[in-house]
Amino acid sequence: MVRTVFEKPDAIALVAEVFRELGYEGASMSEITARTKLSKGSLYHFFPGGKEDMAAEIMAHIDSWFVTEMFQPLEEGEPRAAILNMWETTDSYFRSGRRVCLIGAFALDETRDRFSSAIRSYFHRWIEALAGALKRAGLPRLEARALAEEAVVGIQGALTLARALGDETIFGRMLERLKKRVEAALVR
Amino acid sequence: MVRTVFEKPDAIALVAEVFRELGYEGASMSEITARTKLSKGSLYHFFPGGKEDMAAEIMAHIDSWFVTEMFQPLEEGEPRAAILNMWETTDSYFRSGRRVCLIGAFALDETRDRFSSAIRSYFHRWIEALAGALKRAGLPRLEARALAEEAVVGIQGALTLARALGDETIFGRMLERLKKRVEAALVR
DNA sequence: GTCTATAGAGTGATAGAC
DNA sequence: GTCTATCACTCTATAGAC
Repeated sequence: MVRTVFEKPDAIALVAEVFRELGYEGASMSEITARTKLSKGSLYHFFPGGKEDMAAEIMAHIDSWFVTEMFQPLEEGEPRAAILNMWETTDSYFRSGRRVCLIGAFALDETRDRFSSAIRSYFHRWIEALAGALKRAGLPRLEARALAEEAVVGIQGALTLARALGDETIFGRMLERLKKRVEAALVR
Repeated sequence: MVRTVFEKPDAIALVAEVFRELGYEGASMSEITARTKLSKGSLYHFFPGGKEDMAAEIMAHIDSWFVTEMFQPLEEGEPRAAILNMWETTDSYFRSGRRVCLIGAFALDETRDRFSSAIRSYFHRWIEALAGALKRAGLPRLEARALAEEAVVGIQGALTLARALGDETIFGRMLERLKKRVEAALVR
Protein backbone atom coordinates (compact mmCIF):
# COMPACT_ATOMS: atom_id res chain seq x y z
CA MET A 1 0.00 0.00 0.00
CA VAL A 2 1.35 3.35 -1.03
CA ARG A 3 0.94 5.90 1.67
CA THR A 4 0.82 9.49 0.51
CA VAL A 5 0.94 11.94 3.39
CA PHE A 6 -1.04 15.13 2.98
CA GLU A 7 -0.89 18.22 5.10
CA LYS A 8 -4.10 19.89 6.14
CA PRO A 9 -3.41 23.10 4.17
CA ASP A 10 -3.03 21.01 1.03
CA ALA A 11 -6.30 19.25 1.76
CA ILE A 12 -8.05 22.60 2.23
CA ALA A 13 -6.72 23.94 -1.06
CA LEU A 14 -7.62 20.79 -3.00
CA VAL A 15 -11.14 20.59 -1.63
CA ALA A 16 -11.63 24.34 -2.13
CA GLU A 17 -11.15 23.98 -5.88
CA VAL A 18 -13.86 21.31 -6.01
CA PHE A 19 -16.34 23.53 -4.15
CA ARG A 20 -15.36 26.41 -6.38
CA GLU A 21 -16.19 24.41 -9.50
CA LEU A 22 -19.29 22.57 -8.34
CA GLY A 23 -20.77 24.64 -5.52
CA TYR A 24 -21.56 23.27 -2.07
CA GLU A 25 -24.44 20.99 -2.98
CA GLY A 26 -22.90 20.02 -6.29
CA ALA A 27 -19.68 18.84 -4.67
CA SER A 28 -20.56 15.33 -3.51
CA MET A 29 -18.15 13.41 -1.31
CA SER A 30 -17.52 10.98 -4.13
CA GLU A 31 -16.66 13.83 -6.51
CA ILE A 32 -14.41 15.31 -3.85
CA THR A 33 -12.58 12.02 -3.33
CA ALA A 34 -12.34 11.48 -7.08
CA ARG A 35 -11.00 14.95 -7.90
CA THR A 36 -8.69 15.43 -4.93
CA LYS A 37 -7.47 11.81 -4.76
CA LEU A 38 -7.99 12.11 -1.01
CA SER A 39 -9.72 9.07 0.46
CA LYS A 40 -12.72 9.39 2.70
CA GLY A 41 -10.47 8.36 5.56
CA SER A 42 -8.20 11.32 4.92
CA LEU A 43 -11.05 13.72 4.40
CA TYR A 44 -12.77 12.76 7.64
CA HIS A 45 -9.44 12.83 9.39
CA PHE A 46 -8.84 16.45 8.34
CA PHE A 47 -12.48 17.51 8.58
CA PRO A 48 -14.17 15.52 11.35
CA GLY A 49 -17.34 17.52 10.87
CA GLY A 50 -17.67 16.37 7.27
CA LYS A 51 -18.72 18.55 4.38
CA GLU A 52 -19.91 21.47 6.46
CA ASP A 53 -16.59 21.44 8.30
CA MET A 54 -14.75 21.51 4.97
CA ALA A 55 -16.70 24.51 3.75
CA ALA A 56 -16.20 26.36 7.03
CA GLU A 57 -12.44 25.73 7.03
CA ILE A 58 -12.15 26.73 3.39
CA MET A 59 -14.00 29.98 4.00
CA ALA A 60 -11.85 30.73 7.04
CA HIS A 61 -8.75 30.06 4.95
CA ILE A 62 -9.92 32.34 2.14
CA ASP A 63 -10.91 35.02 4.64
CA SER A 64 -7.55 34.99 6.38
CA TRP A 65 -5.76 35.13 3.03
CA PHE A 66 -7.72 38.25 2.10
CA VAL A 67 -7.12 39.78 5.53
CA THR A 68 -3.36 39.43 5.13
CA GLU A 69 -3.05 40.26 1.46
CA MET A 70 -5.68 42.91 1.07
CA PHE A 71 -7.69 44.04 4.10
CA GLN A 72 -4.84 44.78 6.51
CA PRO A 73 -2.84 46.72 3.91
CA LEU A 74 -5.99 48.76 3.19
CA GLU A 75 -6.64 49.28 6.88
CA GLU A 76 -3.13 50.06 8.03
CA GLY A 77 -0.84 50.74 5.09
CA GLU A 78 -0.31 53.76 2.88
CA PRO A 79 -3.76 54.04 1.32
CA ARG A 80 -2.92 54.74 -2.32
CA ALA A 81 -0.39 51.92 -2.48
CA ALA A 82 -2.80 49.56 -0.72
CA ILE A 83 -5.54 50.39 -3.21
CA LEU A 84 -3.21 49.75 -6.16
CA ASN A 85 -2.24 46.47 -4.49
CA MET A 86 -5.94 45.61 -4.19
CA TRP A 87 -6.53 45.81 -7.95
CA GLU A 88 -3.58 43.57 -8.65
CA THR A 89 -4.42 41.10 -5.91
CA THR A 90 -8.04 40.92 -7.07
CA ASP A 91 -7.04 40.29 -10.67
CA SER A 92 -4.54 37.58 -9.83
CA TYR A 93 -6.65 35.89 -7.13
CA PHE A 94 -9.66 35.57 -9.41
CA ARG A 95 -7.40 34.65 -12.34
CA SER A 96 -8.77 37.53 -14.40
CA GLY A 97 -12.30 36.31 -13.86
CA ARG A 98 -11.76 32.64 -14.64
CA ARG A 99 -12.04 31.74 -10.96
CA VAL A 100 -15.33 32.30 -9.13
CA CYS A 101 -15.66 33.89 -5.71
CA LEU A 102 -16.56 30.94 -3.51
CA ILE A 103 -17.93 33.18 -0.79
CA GLY A 104 -20.07 35.06 -3.30
CA ALA A 105 -21.35 31.77 -4.73
CA PHE A 106 -22.18 30.49 -1.24
CA ALA A 107 -24.13 33.70 -0.65
CA LEU A 108 -26.54 32.83 -3.45
CA ASP A 109 -27.47 29.20 -2.88
CA GLU A 110 -28.95 27.08 -0.12
CA THR A 111 -25.65 27.21 1.73
CA ARG A 112 -26.15 30.85 2.58
CA ASP A 113 -27.90 30.37 5.94
CA ARG A 114 -25.32 27.95 7.25
CA PHE A 115 -22.43 30.33 6.63
CA SER A 116 -24.18 33.66 6.70
CA SER A 117 -22.02 35.29 9.35
CA ALA A 118 -18.75 34.34 7.63
CA ILE A 119 -20.14 35.56 4.29
CA ARG A 120 -21.37 38.81 5.77
CA SER A 121 -18.16 39.58 7.62
CA TYR A 122 -15.95 38.93 4.57
CA PHE A 123 -17.82 41.40 2.36
CA HIS A 124 -18.38 43.86 5.16
CA ARG A 125 -14.68 43.98 5.97
CA TRP A 126 -13.70 44.36 2.32
CA ILE A 127 -16.02 47.33 1.85
CA GLU A 128 -15.05 48.93 5.14
CA ALA A 129 -11.33 48.44 4.59
CA LEU A 130 -11.51 50.00 1.13
CA ALA A 131 -13.72 52.85 2.34
CA GLY A 132 -11.25 53.54 5.16
CA ALA A 133 -8.32 53.66 2.74
CA LEU A 134 -10.22 55.98 0.39
CA LYS A 135 -11.03 58.26 3.31
CA ARG A 136 -7.41 58.33 4.45
CA ALA A 137 -6.44 59.08 0.86
CA GLY A 138 -8.53 62.23 1.11
CA LEU A 139 -12.11 61.44 0.11
CA PRO A 140 -15.08 62.58 2.17
CA ARG A 141 -16.55 59.77 4.25
CA LEU A 142 -19.75 59.32 2.25
CA GLU A 143 -18.01 59.38 -1.09
CA ALA A 144 -15.45 56.88 0.16
CA ARG A 145 -18.23 54.53 1.33
CA ALA A 146 -20.12 54.79 -1.95
CA LEU A 147 -17.03 54.20 -4.06
CA ALA A 148 -15.95 51.23 -1.95
CA GLU A 149 -19.37 49.67 -2.18
CA GLU A 150 -19.40 50.20 -5.91
CA ALA A 151 -15.99 48.57 -6.32
CA VAL A 152 -16.88 45.41 -4.41
CA VAL A 153 -20.26 45.20 -6.17
CA GLY A 154 -18.52 45.65 -9.51
CA ILE A 155 -16.00 42.90 -8.78
CA GLN A 156 -18.73 40.45 -7.77
CA GLY A 157 -20.91 41.35 -10.70
CA ALA A 158 -18.03 41.01 -13.13
CA LEU A 159 -17.21 37.56 -11.75
CA THR A 160 -20.82 36.48 -12.27
CA LEU A 161 -20.91 37.80 -15.82
CA ALA A 162 -17.52 36.40 -16.71
CA ARG A 163 -18.91 32.95 -15.85
CA ALA A 164 -22.30 33.57 -17.38
CA LEU A 165 -20.95 34.83 -20.69
CA GLY A 166 -17.89 32.60 -20.75
CA ASP A 167 -16.06 35.83 -21.44
CA GLU A 168 -12.49 36.12 -20.25
CA THR A 169 -12.25 39.82 -20.96
CA ILE A 170 -15.15 41.39 -19.07
CA PHE A 171 -13.51 41.08 -15.66
CA GLY A 172 -10.39 42.95 -16.72
CA ARG A 173 -12.44 45.70 -18.39
CA MET A 174 -14.57 46.16 -15.28
CA LEU A 175 -11.55 46.26 -12.95
CA GLU A 176 -9.94 48.85 -15.19
CA ARG A 177 -13.07 51.01 -15.12
CA LEU A 178 -13.30 50.82 -11.34
CA LYS A 179 -9.61 51.68 -10.98
CA LYS A 180 -10.00 54.71 -13.27
CA ARG A 181 -13.03 55.89 -11.34
CA VAL A 182 -11.22 55.63 -8.03
CA GLU A 183 -8.19 57.46 -9.41
CA ALA A 184 -10.37 60.20 -10.86
CA ALA A 185 -12.01 60.69 -7.47
CA LEU A 186 -8.64 60.88 -5.72
CA VAL A 187 -7.13 63.58 -7.94
CA ARG A 188 -10.17 65.83 -7.81
CA MET B 1 -60.41 13.89 -2.21
CA VAL B 2 -59.87 17.46 -3.22
CA ARG B 3 -58.54 17.78 -6.70
CA THR B 4 -56.77 21.05 -7.35
CA VAL B 5 -56.13 21.61 -11.02
CA PHE B 6 -52.94 23.40 -11.84
CA GLU B 7 -51.96 24.87 -15.16
CA LYS B 8 -48.42 24.48 -16.38
CA PRO B 9 -47.60 28.20 -16.04
CA ASP B 10 -48.62 27.99 -12.37
CA ALA B 11 -46.41 24.97 -11.90
CA ILE B 12 -43.49 26.80 -13.49
CA ALA B 13 -43.93 29.81 -11.23
CA LEU B 14 -44.27 27.70 -8.08
CA VAL B 15 -41.23 25.56 -8.80
CA ALA B 16 -39.22 28.63 -9.83
CA GLU B 17 -39.53 30.09 -6.35
CA VAL B 18 -38.16 26.89 -4.83
CA PHE B 19 -35.13 26.94 -7.15
CA ARG B 20 -34.65 30.61 -6.40
CA GLU B 21 -34.49 29.96 -2.69
CA LEU B 22 -32.52 26.73 -2.64
CA GLY B 23 -30.52 26.64 -5.88
CA TYR B 24 -30.62 23.79 -8.36
CA GLU B 25 -28.87 21.15 -6.27
CA GLY B 26 -30.42 22.34 -3.03
CA ALA B 27 -33.95 21.99 -4.37
CA SER B 28 -34.69 18.32 -3.90
CA MET B 29 -37.80 16.77 -5.39
CA SER B 30 -39.22 16.25 -1.92
CA GLU B 31 -38.64 19.91 -1.04
CA ILE B 32 -40.26 20.90 -4.31
CA THR B 33 -43.33 18.74 -3.65
CA ALA B 34 -43.51 19.95 -0.05
CA ARG B 35 -43.26 23.65 -0.89
CA THR B 36 -45.35 23.70 -4.04
CA LYS B 37 -47.96 21.17 -2.85
CA LEU B 38 -47.65 19.62 -6.29
CA SER B 39 -47.53 15.83 -6.21
CA LYS B 40 -44.72 13.96 -7.87
CA GLY B 41 -47.29 12.80 -10.40
CA SER B 42 -48.16 16.38 -11.32
CA LEU B 43 -44.53 17.39 -11.49
CA TYR B 44 -43.64 14.58 -13.88
CA HIS B 45 -46.75 15.30 -15.90
CA PHE B 46 -45.71 18.93 -16.41
CA PHE B 47 -41.99 18.21 -16.63
CA PRO B 48 -41.42 14.78 -18.20
CA GLY B 49 -37.68 15.38 -18.19
CA GLY B 50 -37.60 15.75 -14.41
CA LYS B 51 -35.57 18.32 -12.56
CA GLU B 52 -33.46 19.39 -15.50
CA ASP B 53 -36.61 19.94 -17.52
CA MET B 54 -38.03 22.10 -14.72
CA ALA B 55 -34.95 24.29 -14.64
CA ALA B 56 -34.91 24.64 -18.42
CA GLU B 57 -38.60 25.60 -18.56
CA ILE B 58 -38.18 28.06 -15.72
CA MET B 59 -35.25 29.73 -17.41
CA ALA B 60 -37.15 29.95 -20.68
CA HIS B 61 -40.08 31.48 -18.82
CA ILE B 62 -37.89 34.06 -17.10
CA ASP B 63 -36.13 34.82 -20.37
CA SER B 64 -39.34 35.39 -22.27
CA TRP B 65 -40.65 37.61 -19.47
CA PHE B 66 -37.55 39.78 -19.72
CA VAL B 67 -37.78 39.85 -23.50
CA THR B 68 -41.32 41.21 -23.36
CA GLU B 69 -40.95 43.55 -20.40
CA MET B 70 -37.45 44.84 -20.90
CA PHE B 71 -35.44 43.71 -23.92
CA GLN B 72 -37.95 44.42 -26.68
CA PRO B 73 -38.79 47.89 -25.32
CA LEU B 74 -35.04 48.60 -25.21
CA GLU B 75 -34.55 47.24 -28.71
CA GLU B 76 -37.55 48.80 -30.40
CA GLY B 77 -39.11 51.49 -28.24
CA GLU B 78 -38.21 55.09 -27.56
CA PRO B 79 -34.79 54.59 -25.93
CA ARG B 80 -34.98 57.01 -22.99
CA ALA B 81 -38.38 55.78 -21.91
CA ALA B 82 -37.29 52.16 -22.31
CA ILE B 83 -34.22 52.79 -20.14
CA LEU B 84 -36.34 54.42 -17.43
CA ASN B 85 -38.68 51.44 -17.64
CA MET B 86 -35.68 49.13 -17.23
CA TRP B 87 -34.72 50.63 -13.85
CA GLU B 88 -38.25 50.26 -12.57
CA THR B 89 -38.71 46.76 -13.94
CA THR B 90 -35.39 45.67 -12.47
CA ASP B 91 -36.21 47.06 -9.05
CA SER B 92 -39.63 45.49 -8.92
CA TYR B 93 -38.66 42.15 -10.47
CA PHE B 94 -35.84 41.63 -7.98
CA ARG B 95 -37.99 43.02 -5.15
CA SER B 96 -35.40 45.68 -4.38
CA GLY B 97 -32.71 43.05 -4.00
CA ARG B 98 -34.62 40.59 -1.84
CA ARG B 99 -35.05 38.21 -4.77
CA VAL B 100 -32.00 36.58 -6.35
CA CYS B 101 -31.38 36.32 -10.07
CA LEU B 102 -31.91 32.64 -10.75
CA ILE B 103 -30.01 32.80 -14.01
CA GLY B 104 -27.08 34.52 -12.32
CA ALA B 105 -27.10 31.92 -9.55
CA PHE B 106 -27.16 29.09 -12.10
CA ALA B 107 -24.16 30.69 -13.79
CA LEU B 108 -22.05 30.18 -10.68
CA ASP B 109 -22.70 26.62 -9.60
CA GLU B 110 -22.49 23.13 -11.07
CA THR B 111 -25.61 23.84 -13.10
CA ARG B 112 -23.71 26.22 -15.35
CA ASP B 113 -22.61 23.71 -17.99
CA ARG B 114 -26.05 22.23 -18.41
CA PHE B 115 -27.68 25.58 -19.12
CA SER B 116 -24.76 27.58 -20.40
CA SER B 117 -26.31 28.65 -23.69
CA ALA B 118 -29.53 29.89 -22.05
CA ILE B 119 -27.50 31.73 -19.41
CA ARG B 120 -25.19 33.27 -21.99
CA SER B 121 -27.98 34.42 -24.28
CA TYR B 122 -29.98 36.04 -21.46
CA PHE B 123 -27.12 38.23 -20.29
CA HIS B 124 -25.87 38.86 -23.81
CA ARG B 125 -29.25 40.08 -24.94
CA TRP B 126 -29.68 42.29 -21.88
CA ILE B 127 -26.34 44.02 -22.46
CA GLU B 128 -26.87 44.33 -26.22
CA ALA B 129 -30.41 45.65 -25.84
CA LEU B 130 -29.32 48.28 -23.35
CA ALA B 131 -26.28 49.24 -25.41
CA GLY B 132 -28.50 49.61 -28.46
CA ALA B 133 -30.92 51.88 -26.62
CA LEU B 134 -28.06 54.00 -25.29
CA LYS B 135 -26.67 54.34 -28.79
CA ARG B 136 -30.04 55.35 -30.19
CA ALA B 137 -30.32 57.84 -27.35
CA GLY B 138 -27.18 59.49 -28.68
CA LEU B 139 -24.14 57.84 -27.11
CA PRO B 140 -21.15 56.72 -29.16
CA ARG B 141 -21.11 52.99 -29.76
CA LEU B 142 -18.19 52.17 -27.46
CA GLU B 143 -19.46 54.29 -24.62
CA ALA B 144 -22.90 52.74 -24.95
CA ARG B 145 -21.42 49.23 -24.80
CA ALA B 146 -19.29 50.06 -21.76
CA LEU B 147 -22.15 51.69 -19.89
CA ALA B 148 -24.51 48.81 -20.67
CA GLU B 149 -22.00 46.26 -19.50
CA GLU B 150 -21.43 48.25 -16.34
CA ALA B 151 -25.14 48.44 -15.60
CA VAL B 152 -25.76 44.71 -15.93
CA VAL B 153 -22.61 43.92 -13.94
CA GLY B 154 -23.72 46.38 -11.26
CA ILE B 155 -27.18 44.84 -11.02
CA GLN B 156 -25.77 41.32 -10.65
CA GLY B 157 -23.14 42.42 -8.16
CA ALA B 158 -25.69 44.30 -6.10
CA LEU B 159 -27.93 41.23 -5.99
CA THR B 160 -25.02 39.14 -4.73
CA LEU B 161 -24.07 41.66 -2.07
CA ALA B 162 -27.65 42.22 -0.98
CA ARG B 163 -27.84 38.49 -0.21
CA ALA B 164 -24.35 38.27 1.23
CA LEU B 165 -24.76 41.23 3.57
CA GLY B 166 -28.45 40.65 4.32
CA ASP B 167 -28.76 44.31 3.41
CA GLU B 168 -32.02 45.46 1.88
CA THR B 169 -30.69 48.90 0.95
CA ILE B 170 -27.60 48.22 -1.14
CA PHE B 171 -29.53 47.20 -4.26
CA GLY B 172 -31.53 50.43 -4.35
CA ARG B 173 -28.42 52.54 -3.81
CA MET B 174 -26.58 50.77 -6.61
CA LEU B 175 -29.51 51.09 -9.04
CA GLU B 176 -29.74 54.78 -8.24
CA ARG B 177 -26.03 55.26 -8.92
CA LEU B 178 -26.25 53.44 -12.24
CA LYS B 179 -29.29 55.45 -13.26
CA LYS B 180 -27.53 58.73 -12.42
CA ARG B 181 -24.46 57.69 -14.38
CA VAL B 182 -26.53 56.83 -17.45
CA GLU B 183 -28.45 60.10 -17.22
CA ALA B 184 -25.23 62.07 -16.85
CA ALA B 185 -23.84 60.42 -19.97
CA LEU B 186 -27.01 61.17 -21.92
CA VAL B 187 -27.13 64.93 -21.17
CA ARG B 188 -23.45 65.44 -21.95
C1' DG C 1 5.33 -2.73 19.47
C1' DT C 2 2.56 1.88 19.37
C1' DC C 3 0.40 5.40 17.07
C1' DT C 4 -1.44 8.08 13.40
C1' DA C 5 -3.04 8.70 8.66
C1' DT C 6 -5.06 6.30 4.92
C1' DA C 7 -7.88 3.22 2.21
C1' DG C 8 -12.16 1.94 0.92
C1' DA C 9 -16.08 -1.38 1.82
C1' DG C 10 -20.14 -0.77 4.28
C1' DT C 11 -24.08 1.97 6.67
C1' DG C 12 -28.82 3.87 6.65
C1' DA C 13 -31.08 7.68 4.59
C1' DT C 14 -32.67 10.00 0.76
C1' DA C 15 -32.15 11.48 -3.86
C1' DG C 16 -34.50 11.69 -8.55
C1' DA C 17 -37.04 8.86 -11.96
C1' DC C 18 -41.13 6.81 -13.03
C1' DG D 1 -45.70 4.65 -3.75
C1' DT D 2 -41.69 2.06 -5.58
C1' DC D 3 -37.50 1.72 -7.53
C1' DT D 4 -32.32 2.04 -7.84
C1' DA D 5 -28.49 5.03 -7.47
C1' DT D 6 -26.17 7.91 -4.81
C1' DC D 7 -25.83 10.67 -0.78
C1' DA D 8 -23.08 11.93 3.62
C1' DC D 9 -20.89 9.50 6.70
C1' DT D 10 -18.78 5.33 9.76
C1' DC D 11 -15.66 1.96 10.67
C1' DT D 12 -12.25 -1.59 10.39
C1' DA D 13 -7.95 -2.97 8.65
C1' DT D 14 -3.48 -1.73 7.84
C1' DA D 15 0.64 0.86 6.07
C1' DG D 16 4.28 3.46 7.50
C1' DA D 17 6.76 6.59 11.11
C1' DC D 18 8.77 6.22 15.31
